[in-house]
Amino acid sequence: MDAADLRIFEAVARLGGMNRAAGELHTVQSNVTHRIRLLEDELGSPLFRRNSRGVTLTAAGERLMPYAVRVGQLLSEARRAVDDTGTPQGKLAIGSLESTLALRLSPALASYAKAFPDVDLTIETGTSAELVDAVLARKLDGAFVCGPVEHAALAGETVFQEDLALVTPPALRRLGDLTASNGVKIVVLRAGCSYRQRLEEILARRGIVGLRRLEFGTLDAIIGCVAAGIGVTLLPRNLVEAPRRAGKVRIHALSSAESRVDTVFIHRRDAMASSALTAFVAHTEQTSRAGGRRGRGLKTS
Amino acid sequence: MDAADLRIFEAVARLGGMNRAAGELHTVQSNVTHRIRLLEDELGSPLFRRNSRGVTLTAAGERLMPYAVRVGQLLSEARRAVDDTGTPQGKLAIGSLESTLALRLSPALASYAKAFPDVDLTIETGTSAELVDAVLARKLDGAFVCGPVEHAALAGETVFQEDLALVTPPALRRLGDLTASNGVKIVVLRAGCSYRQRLEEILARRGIVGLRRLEFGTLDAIIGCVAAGIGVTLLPRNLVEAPRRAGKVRIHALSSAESRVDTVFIHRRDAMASSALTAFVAHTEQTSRAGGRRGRGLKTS
DNA sequence: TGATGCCTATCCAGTTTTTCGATATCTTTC
DNA sequence: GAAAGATATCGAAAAACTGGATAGGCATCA
Repeated sequence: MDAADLRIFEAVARLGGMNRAAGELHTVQSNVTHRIRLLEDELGSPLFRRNSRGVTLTAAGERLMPYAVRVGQLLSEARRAVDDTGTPQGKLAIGSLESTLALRLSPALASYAKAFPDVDLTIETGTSAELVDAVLARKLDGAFVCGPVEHAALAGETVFQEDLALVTPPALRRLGDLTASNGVKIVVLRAGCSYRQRLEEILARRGIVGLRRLEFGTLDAIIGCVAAGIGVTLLPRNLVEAPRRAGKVRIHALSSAESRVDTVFIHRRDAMASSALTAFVAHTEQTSRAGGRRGRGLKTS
Repeated sequence: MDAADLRIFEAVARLGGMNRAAGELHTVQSNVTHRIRLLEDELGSPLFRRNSRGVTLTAAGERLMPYAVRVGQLLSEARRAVDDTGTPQGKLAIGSLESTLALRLSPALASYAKAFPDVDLTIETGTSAELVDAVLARKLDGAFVCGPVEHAALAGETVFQEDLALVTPPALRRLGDLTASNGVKIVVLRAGCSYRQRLEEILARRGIVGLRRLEFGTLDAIIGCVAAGIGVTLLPRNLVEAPRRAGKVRIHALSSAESRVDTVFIHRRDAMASSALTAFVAHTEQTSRAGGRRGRGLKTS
C-alpha cells in the first residue's frame, strides 16, 4: 500500500467511479481499475462494490477512506514543511470575525504584510461556527473567533479581551425607557456580527425585545447614529470612551459576564505551524499589546 | 513524493547511513542512494549531509522527518483498520499499574479473553509515567494509570474510583504512635506501586518518616502482616472492610483528597480505536460496575 | 426490442521506474 | 600504505506502470 494507491482510491471513492477518477487523475480508466484491483488484492478484501452506474465503498473501503484522506493531507503538508525555510513565505489563510477584523486586526495586518512581503496573506470573514469548521477542514490555517472554543483538535489562545459597553443616546437615562415602539434600533457593524447576538441577549434579559436592526460599515457612522438618538449598540469600551466624554453618547453598566468577550486565535493542533503562521501570531500579539491585553487560553499541549 | 520514498528516507535518517538502511530495507545501497537522490531532486533541497561516516539530516530533512514517521504509522494503522471487521480480533496491547491489575482487572481480563478468543491480549505493567510514554509512543493501545492525566494527545476516562483506607494493626489507636524506631514497616503489594508513594506522603504529612518498606505478592499476605502488627498499608477500603469487622486490623480516617484515587484508562486521541480496544473498554466498564463506580474523565472530544 | 450511453474488466504492447551488481572515490584508522 | 567503511555512479535486467483497444454488463429511451 502506497500513497499513490491511496490517492487513486480516494479519488475513486470521492467521485464514485473509476472513469471520473481517471479524468481527475489525468490517466486512463484501465489504469485506475488495475491499481484498485492491485490494492484490493494486497489488502485481501474488496474496497468497492461495482454497479453499472459506478462504484460504492464497501465496509472495508469506508474504513480505509479516512486514512487515504489523511495521508494525502500529510504529504502535501510535508512538502510545505520542507519548503518552509524559516523565513515566513508562501500562502497563509486566516479567518476572522468581521468585527475583530475591523476593530483590531487592520493595523496588525498592514504591518505584517509589510514585514513579511513573501507571504500571500488571505483573510476570510465569517461567523465563529463557520470559521471553526473551516479551520477543522484545513481550509484556513487559523482564525480569530469568539471564545471560548472547546474542541480536541483545536488549540487556541486568547489574543484580545474586549470590554464591551452598551451605548445609547445620551438622552436615554434608563434602559427601561427602551421599547420597540419608540423606533430605536439596534445598530451593528455588519449582519451576522457576533456582537449583535450578544446585544440582543442583553436587551432581552432586561425585557426589551423586537427592536429593528440597522447596519453600518464604519464605526463613526454607528456612533454618530447612536448620538443622533436613532439606535443603541454594543461596542468595545475603549472605542466609545471619547464620544462619551464629549457627551455624545451614554454608556450603561453591564455585568462583567455580559461585557467581557474573548477573542481567541485557533489553529489545528495536529498541523505543524508554518513559519508564516508562527510569525503571524507573534506579530498580532505584539501589535495588540498596545491596545488590548493578552491572556491565557486553552491548553496548548 | 511517495510513502515508499519516505520509508526509505526515514530508515536512512534513523540509522544514520544508506548502507545500514539498505540492510534494514532488504535492498542494496545503490538503490537507497538513488531513491534519496530522486527525493532530494523532487523536493528541491538536500535532505542529508554526506560525511565519511554516514549521513546526517539537514534542516530540510529535520523538517521532513516527523512527516515520514507519521505517514508510516498511518499506513500501518490503515492496514489494521481495513482488516478490522468489527469482531474484535488481532493484537491488543494494554498497560496497567501493577496494583490495578491485581485488584481490579483480573476478573475483567479473564472474561474478556473468554468472550473474544480471537484477540491476542498482552498486558504490560509499569508506573504511570512509563505507561503514558508507552501509549504516546504507540507501543500500547491503551493503559490504566493513576489519574488525572492531562495531555493533549491523550483521551481518557475514569473507570475506577478507589477509596483508599489507611490500615494499621488494631493495637495502634493513634497514628502518632507510629515511629520509625518501633520497627513498623510500610507494607505494599510490589515495588513502585503507586499507592506506596501516596502512603508515604500521607504519613509524612503527619510527621512520620523513615519507615522501612516490605513487599508482598498477595493481598492476604499484606493484611495478615498488618494484623500481626508488623506494618501499615494503604489499600482500597472495600478490600479491608471484612478484616476490620473481624477486628484484625484498624482503619484510620483520611481526608477524601487523600483517600480518593482515580484509575483512568488512556489511549491516543488520534489513533482510531480498533474493535478489540473498543470492546475492551466496554467490557471493563461493564465488569467493574459490579465493584467500583464509573465516572467522567477527560474530555473525549 | 434494439440502440445508445455509461460504466467496469481485460489484454497487450510500450514506456518508465526500480532494482541489482560491479566499480569508483573519498576518509578514517591502523 | 593498506584496510575498512562510507557514498556516488553506471549499465543491464526486472518489475511496474501506463495507454489504447476491446469486451461485456446494465440501465434508459425510442
